[in-house]
Amino acid sequence: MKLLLVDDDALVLESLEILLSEDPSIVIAGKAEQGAQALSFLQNHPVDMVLLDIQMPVMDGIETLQRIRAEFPRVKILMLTTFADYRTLHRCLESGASGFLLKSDSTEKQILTIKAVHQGLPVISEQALRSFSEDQLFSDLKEREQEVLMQLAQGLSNKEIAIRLCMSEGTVRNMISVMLDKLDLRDRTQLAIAYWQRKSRGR
Amino acid sequence: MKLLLVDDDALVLESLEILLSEDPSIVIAGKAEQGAQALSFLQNHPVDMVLLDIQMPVMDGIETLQRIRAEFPRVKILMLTTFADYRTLHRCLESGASGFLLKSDSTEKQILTIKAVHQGLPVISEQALRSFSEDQLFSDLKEREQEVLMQLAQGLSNKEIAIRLCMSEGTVRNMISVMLDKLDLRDRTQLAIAYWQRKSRGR
DNA sequence: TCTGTGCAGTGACAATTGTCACTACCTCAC
DNA sequence: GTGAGGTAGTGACAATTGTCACTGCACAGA
Repeated sequence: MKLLLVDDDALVLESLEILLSEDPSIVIAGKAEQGAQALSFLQNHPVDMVLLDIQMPVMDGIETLQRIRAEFPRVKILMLTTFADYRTLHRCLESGASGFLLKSDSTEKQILTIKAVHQGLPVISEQALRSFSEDQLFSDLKEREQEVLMQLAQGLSNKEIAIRLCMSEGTVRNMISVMLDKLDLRDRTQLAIAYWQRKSRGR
Repeated sequence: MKLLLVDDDALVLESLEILLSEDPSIVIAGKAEQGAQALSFLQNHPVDMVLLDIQMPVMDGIETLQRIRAEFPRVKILMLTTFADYRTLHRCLESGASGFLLKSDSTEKQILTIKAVHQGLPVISEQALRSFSEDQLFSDLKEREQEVLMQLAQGLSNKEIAIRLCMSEGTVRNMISVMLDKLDLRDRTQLAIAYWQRKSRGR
């Protein structure tokens, strides 16, 4: 099965190539750092599936997705992302994506997903599915929790947040714990990442 | 001293207002969530200084900065940011910003900065100054370190990173420690934030 | 060969973080 | 008034994280 990898980050491309080449049935036919590059590659090479990063400068993942779908309707497209939010997920499916690959999934899971999609199954990992409702959840956070989140996303420690918002450190910890639970994340770093990813798209 | 706060995040606006109103000499004359709003506010109200978030949708901080400078050259403008990178810093100074306020600075320091700028001193906090060279530093990271950074920025734990990159957990810890030192950050969360902020601008 | 330098690793440690059970207080509805 | 539900807090705990000193190894240059 021939794959084309598209991600603006060369390091991601490399590490994906290494990880995926563990499986003998997967062949990395090519790599591209931009949507335009991906399109021109497809014009000259046969490819079964494209792994397409959603967040790219110039032509973003969704636009690239639409163009590929228009020109090469046979090629299956797996969107590559870290945390998918509802809107993005929705737009990708609408535009004809065959599934989602989370960068934080294990290699085995990623390979499984690729194979399943190759066989025609549309695959959205549980995590991605869960994050379907993440958007509501983000706004589901209480106001006080959002304030904590904001400070956390500036890189402050629990103690610093507590001082800033005039509450005890224990409460800050509890609140973060609650948020992690609501958003199905594991630690403050993932929370900060989710916050900035959300912000960098727009809303 | 009359201030206008501009940030697309209403929560940031509120908390800034609360924190800054600690000081009796500071009066929050108004708040705006968009550059355009800020401009129209300035047309109708006298203001000494504008605190302007760099990252905003629609009209970004730098464009807003330029327009305000053009129309209201007397008004001092303090750019509001989390981590400034070299390019942004440079563009802001070039466009006539009077200084930088880091969201992660303590309230006392923020107030001090505001007062200093009001008195005509251009102020760039040490942290911002240090990050002047941060850009080179980011690329100064060894390749192996960048790989670790990438995984960290996906929200993986040390153990998971170790497994992915085939190295010991201790080494991952050491490498992160070295990166934190190089970039003058404190913990993995700040590192992840820096990564995504960099990414969300473009390069 | 010896030396120095850089990289990967180990083990110990202290601090921070995340979880959990349980308390105290407030307020709204009944 | 009483109880239910929400919010803030405490204390204990286990796990994770960050730091540091030190080892082992490879490799380049004198």
